Amino acid sequence: MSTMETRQRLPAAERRESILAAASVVFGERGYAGATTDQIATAAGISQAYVVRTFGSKEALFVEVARRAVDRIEAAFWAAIADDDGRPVRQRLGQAYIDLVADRGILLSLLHIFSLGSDPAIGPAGRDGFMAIYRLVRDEAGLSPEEATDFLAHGMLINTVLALQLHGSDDPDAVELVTQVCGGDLVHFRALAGD
Amino acid sequence: MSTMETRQRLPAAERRESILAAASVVFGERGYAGATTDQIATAAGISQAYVVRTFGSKEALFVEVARRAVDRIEAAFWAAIADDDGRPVRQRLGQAYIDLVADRGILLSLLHIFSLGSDPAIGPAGRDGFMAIYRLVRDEAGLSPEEATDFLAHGMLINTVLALQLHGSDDPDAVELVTQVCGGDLVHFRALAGD
DNA sequence: GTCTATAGCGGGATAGAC
DNA sequence: GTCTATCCCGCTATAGAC
Repeated sequence: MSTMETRQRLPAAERRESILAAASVVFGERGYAGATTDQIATAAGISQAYVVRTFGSKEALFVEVARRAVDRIEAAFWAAIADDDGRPVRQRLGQAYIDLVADRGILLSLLHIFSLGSDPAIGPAGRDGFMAIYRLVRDEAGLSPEEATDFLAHGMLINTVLALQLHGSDDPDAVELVTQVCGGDLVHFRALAGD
Repeated sequence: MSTMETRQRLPAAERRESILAAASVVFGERGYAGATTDQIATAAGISQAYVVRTFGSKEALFVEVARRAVDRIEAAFWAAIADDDGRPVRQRLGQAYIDLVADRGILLSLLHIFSLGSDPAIGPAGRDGFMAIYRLVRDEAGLSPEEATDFLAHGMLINTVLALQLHGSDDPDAVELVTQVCGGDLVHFRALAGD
């Protein structure tokens, strides 16, 4: 008997997507350097060589994962701006952000991009993405520079709290902090974060 | 002629310190997985084998570096609270934080700790350290829960901006953002960050 | 489109001399 | 206390079959 079950033959575009989804999770869990193309391949259910062949290199794959994470933030913010349900823009943006980074793959991809600011390939991409989002909330959502900065700051605290998994702590101070961070909607927050 | 100059023979304690200092920089730049013991050795001016021998393993060395980074924040905040120079506590704390994370090793050690929140060994340590700092600024510095949260949020944005090296960008929007983040004292900020 | 096999390099850790 | 040499593993990337 063959050691490998029969694999599904997929169109290139779909295969790319499935690899990107797996890579987002694995890069999120282990970081860029810590992740291996073999782990990503296993998560995607294909061979290691095929992962590399599809994207050319591990670095190119990471850059693509990072680019998509930023794209999803931009798209979510555009939607939040357009979808005026009566709440202030800032609240809509905050909600959209929390919904997005509740996906641990996206959340941790972002943190790894930040920490790779010195990398010649990844650094510039990270800076461009971050500034694009700053401009988005300032110019398109119409926040003042001060408000935009404040909004980003709270977003970065959300990242930290979620990454540290403080939302799963029973420490009363942690509960207080998490409640502050997510604007009181703790139940919603915990549900999204997968507890 | 020998290819290696004569090395200084140091007491074990001093050598440990010099390795820890070098490791903080290198782990900061490349992350835990991305850093090599050889890079750390070169930065410390000793051989790769000696780095490993001194700490037993690369992982043990990283844990020690991370532990020290958290300790330094707590110490700096205690000092900022005690040293009342007339400015509001929050401003003293903010200044102390910027001074500290201008050291890229400390800054990135923190980011790596955050992103390792799921790690069974490092996760709990990270949560404890973060909550200890929340309590410190709330109970000892006397900030309200809201103020404390806001303070931490801006700290996390400082982390991000510094990690991404936005303070080195000529993009006018980046300059605007950095100026917001560091309260207008751009020159000081750039100097600290090593530009 | 997808695999197996393997080349080739780089890294952590160990042994042992000085 | 510190080095050199080296083992051995794991990883990325390539070659080539199906």
